[in-house]
Amino acid sequence: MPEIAEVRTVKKVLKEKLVGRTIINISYRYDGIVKSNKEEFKKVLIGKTITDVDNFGKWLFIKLGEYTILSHLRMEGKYYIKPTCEEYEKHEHIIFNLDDGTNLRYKDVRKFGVMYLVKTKDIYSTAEIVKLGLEPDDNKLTNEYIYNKIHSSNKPIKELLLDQTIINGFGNIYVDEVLFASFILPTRLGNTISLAECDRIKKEGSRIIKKATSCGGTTIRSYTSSLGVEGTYQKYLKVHTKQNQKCPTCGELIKKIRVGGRGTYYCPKCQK
DNA sequence: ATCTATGCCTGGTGGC
DNA sequence: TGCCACCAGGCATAGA
Repeated sequence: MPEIAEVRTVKKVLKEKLVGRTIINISYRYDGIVKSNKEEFKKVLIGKTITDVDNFGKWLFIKLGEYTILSHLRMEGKYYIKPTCEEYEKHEHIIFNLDDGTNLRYKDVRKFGVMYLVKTKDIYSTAEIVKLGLEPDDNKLTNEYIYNKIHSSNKPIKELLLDQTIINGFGNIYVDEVLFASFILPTRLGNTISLAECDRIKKEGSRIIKKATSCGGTTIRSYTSSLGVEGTYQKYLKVHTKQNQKCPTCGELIKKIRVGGRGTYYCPKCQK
């Protein structure tokens, strides 16, 4: 499941490989991913040259001058660059033919991902983007910012950190890791979290996302390789996917519970 | 306003 | 081996 560290890795590789390439054709093998008008999406983008690739949280921006593709990978979305002649794999839904004889292919086994066509100048005012909070390692993210967003909530802190309108970019893996590093139980309600604890969330969140990004993200379960990039942060995971294994700090067995409908891993001794 | 349930999806897994 | 119910979960939306 791509979170901000994985999306940044995808952005970096796409930017290196795609800037300067012109789209000469687009074909749909399954078109449900494109949520804007599907014919307009093709008509506008064919003939355009990719000028930049960026991201904000988990959203990718593939910029083509005046227009931008907003792309969210959700659970299993991946991009591949392959020669045009290579046979299609199952679940490769959208094929962008490029002017150098390659394809940009969007693959998504579960079809949860979405793409929108927007004007580049409107990116940050679109409904999907305008509501998002600060990224975990944004310099403007302070303990007061987090505290103000959560101190009157009676939702578990795990759910609050997954809320992209509060902090933009955490997913299930990194929230478990941040809460472990911050010594906070995932079930604690927002209104019980102190300003000092918000400071730990901010510092550990920033540290973990920076480290994970530098590792190219985490490769577990469905989030495997994309664009030939294998993330290596999984070797630094302390609790996520570690149920019944010893806590690396105290030796207690890691527990798995469900919080807000999501599999949640924590150390019952280290986290209070 | 706020909470809960459901839908979107397919592949992997465990039980029989 | 096959069949099947169930689970994985980011996010939007409908309903309570």
